[in-house]
Parts: sequence; C-alpha cells; structure tokens
Amino acid sequence: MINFKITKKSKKSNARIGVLSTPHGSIETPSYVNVATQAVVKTFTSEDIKDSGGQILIANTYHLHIRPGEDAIKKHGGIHQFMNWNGPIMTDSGGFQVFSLGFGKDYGTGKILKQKSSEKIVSGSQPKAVKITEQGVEFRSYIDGKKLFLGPAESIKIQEKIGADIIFAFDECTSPLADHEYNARALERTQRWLQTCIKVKKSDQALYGIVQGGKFKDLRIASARYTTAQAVDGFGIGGEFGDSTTTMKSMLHTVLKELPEQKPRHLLGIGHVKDVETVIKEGVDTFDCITPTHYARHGYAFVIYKSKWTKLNLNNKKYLLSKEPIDKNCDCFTCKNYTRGYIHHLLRAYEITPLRLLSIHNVYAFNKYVENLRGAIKKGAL
RNA sequence: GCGUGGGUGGCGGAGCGGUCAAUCGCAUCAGACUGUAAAUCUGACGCCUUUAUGGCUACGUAGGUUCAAAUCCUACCCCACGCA
Repeated sequence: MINFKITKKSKKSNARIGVLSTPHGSIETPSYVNVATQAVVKTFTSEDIKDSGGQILIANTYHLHIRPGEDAIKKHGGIHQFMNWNGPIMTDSGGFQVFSLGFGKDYGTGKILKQKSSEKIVSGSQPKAVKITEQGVEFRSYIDGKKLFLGPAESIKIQEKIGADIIFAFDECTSPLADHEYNARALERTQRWLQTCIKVKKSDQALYGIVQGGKFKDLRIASARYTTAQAVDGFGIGGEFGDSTTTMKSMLHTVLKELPEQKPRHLLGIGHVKDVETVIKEGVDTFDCITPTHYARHGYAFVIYKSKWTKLNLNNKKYLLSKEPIDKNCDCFTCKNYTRGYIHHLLRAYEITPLRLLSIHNVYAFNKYVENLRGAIKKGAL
C-alpha cells in the first residue's frame, strides 16, 4: 500500500509538494520517475540510479512478461531483489504497447503527433500487428513471433508477480490519429477494463487507474470523473493531449481539476525538459519519460544554457577539441570527470561507454532539475 | 624483359556502348526521437546556379571509333601477381 501526503501547496500555481510512501521507502514529489522498462535503466547499474538522484523507477509489464517472464522474476524474490533496487518501483501495464506496437507502428507516429496528417483512425479499425477485443489485446512477441494475450486480468496477475509497489490498470493508449468516436469507444473499454483490474487484484500493491480520452476534452473529463469514482490509489494520465505544450497544459488543467486532491497523479510518458515545469505547475506529482536515457544513447546531452534547456549533439565535429565538461555547472559524475571532446570521440568510435556517460549526465540533470523545482515550490517561487 | 589481371567519386568496390554524376558499403556532414521492438531511424554527400525533367567538369593520361564511351580501339604511364 502507499500513502500520499501533501506537505505544501503552491499559492502561485497548482503545484504541490508531497511525500509518497511505499513499502520500499518514501519519495518527495514532484518527482521524475526513472524509466527502467526491462528492469534496468539502460546502461545503468541500480547503484548508478541512486548516484544520479533517482528516487523511483517504472518498469514495464509487457516487456518483462515476454522476457524473462513474471515467474522468473517472482522466483528471484520480486523485481526489487531481482534488480537490486530497494527503492520504490512502478510497473506500467502494457497499455502503451497496445498503441506503440499497434497503430503507432502502422502509421509511424509517436503518441504525440509531429506533423499534420490526413490519416484518420475511425471506430472499428484494428491495427495490423495487434488485435484489440473486449477481453484484451492479442500481441505477437517480437522475440519469437508467438501470440500472447494481455487483458486487464492478465496484466494485473503479471504485475502482482513482478511485485512493484505501484501498478497501473490496463488501458488502451490511443493514437493521435484516432477520431472522437474511436476514442470514445476505446475509453469505455478502458473503463470496463479498470473494473476488471480492481476485481482481479489480490495484492496490496497500489493501483493507479488511467485517465484517457485523447485530445477530446469531453472524453477527458468523463474519464477523469469515472476513474475518480473507482477504488483506485492514484491516477495515471495517459495518451496524448494535442500537439503543443499549450494544448497539453490546458488539457492537463481540465483533467487535474476533476481529480481528488489527496491522491497522487502520475503523468505517463511526458517530460520533454521544456515541459517539465509546466506539468509540475499544473499539479502533476510524478511523471516518467524516456528522453534522458534515450537521447543519451543517440549522443545528446541536455544542458541548461542561459536559463533555457538546450540539447547538445555531441556527435557533432565541433566538440572534438572541447576540453569543457558537458555542463560546467553540473555536479554529475560525467561532468566532474570527462570532457565533451572525449565523449565525442567515443561516440564516433561507437564505443559503449559514452552512452553510459551521457545517460548519467542526462538522468542526473533531470533529477536535479526537478529537485530544484521542488525547492522553488517550497520557497513559494513557483 | 615477358605474361596475366587491374587503374571509377575521401576509401573499398559495382557498372562493361545510350535510362551514369555513376548500385552498394564505409567515412564525412546534419536532422529526428515524449508510459523505450530505439547503442535506432532519416536526409545530404563532384562543382555551380534562378535548386531545375538546369548548367558544367568527371571514371589513370593522350588520341581515336561512334549519333552516343566509365564501358570499344591505339599508345603511353602506373599498380598487383606469376615467370625469367
């Protein structure tokens, strides 16, 4: 079980400071949730997570189900023991993979639309590689092509065996190309799935229900109200909210207004650095995002320059002769010990080490940034 | 010296009369990435410009054949291997 206590509410915004207590310790919110999809923050040891200021992780049901399988994890004593991480862990339910391996793959889009498209996903359509039914979703394993089925009951049973502190209800993350009707049907189904999740769950893990509805305000409100009325311990906010920070902000505002203040809210998969402050000011308590580690492995470092976030592409030739650290104001292991030029060289040489060095910096920078925002809220500045 | 096989864009290496500024790989230059099928993917990559079913210069060098040559012929220069 978890306990969530709000210790301070901002007068300037909807931001709040809180303490989220779990069987594996407490974290201070707002907090970035470090992404450990396959029970690892990519390139990290679990000790590195702590060193980079990480408080809490999120792993993934779908990925751990196909490999190594929840039974193996259970035999290892649960995910905490398995990965040697004693702090809090969440597991995502697999609902995002309904999208990413389905319509996301079919149309080559992320959950946030980058460019306008005339394509429309209408009610009744099915993605190619994934079949969505009332009972759940039929996937094919990307490892051996075998069929596998994940529904609300399956997802919960798997998550119980994995043993995270906080688990998510199985939902359908819809495509940004899906129309209102599609989203409405998907949302109703997600709501029925939530009922099943609640019914099936036997463990004392905390269960978050997920608010969906895409970019449609009426659906978002309906979803927020419905989820609020269920026996959930917290809320996930999933899917897309439109294609800009502005639309995201207003949709988040609409949704969070509907949710009970005393329960924690987790924003799923959102957190471009430039959006983090906005999201926190709207009252999000935790959020996860792959960008720090994902961009790191593609050679990018996030840096605050003239009080704005920018990203450096350390693959670029201009960094070869640089003796500077990634960020001279950063206290991370990488910035304390290595130069941009060296990291550039290692990237060009396709070595593994720079991916780790950049991940350490990016994750540290993310966690530090959020820590600073907490400080600002406490001081009444945000 | 003789014989054989070669010399193509930064490199390796296709092409062997027209659709070739030239497949492909590497290198190079840049871009994308938001609950991670992601150490991935995309674009550019002779020069010039009004960026175009545009112009120019190019496939060792110099000639030639042909309406048309990286592709055929001749000479020369270089390289590799083999034999003396």
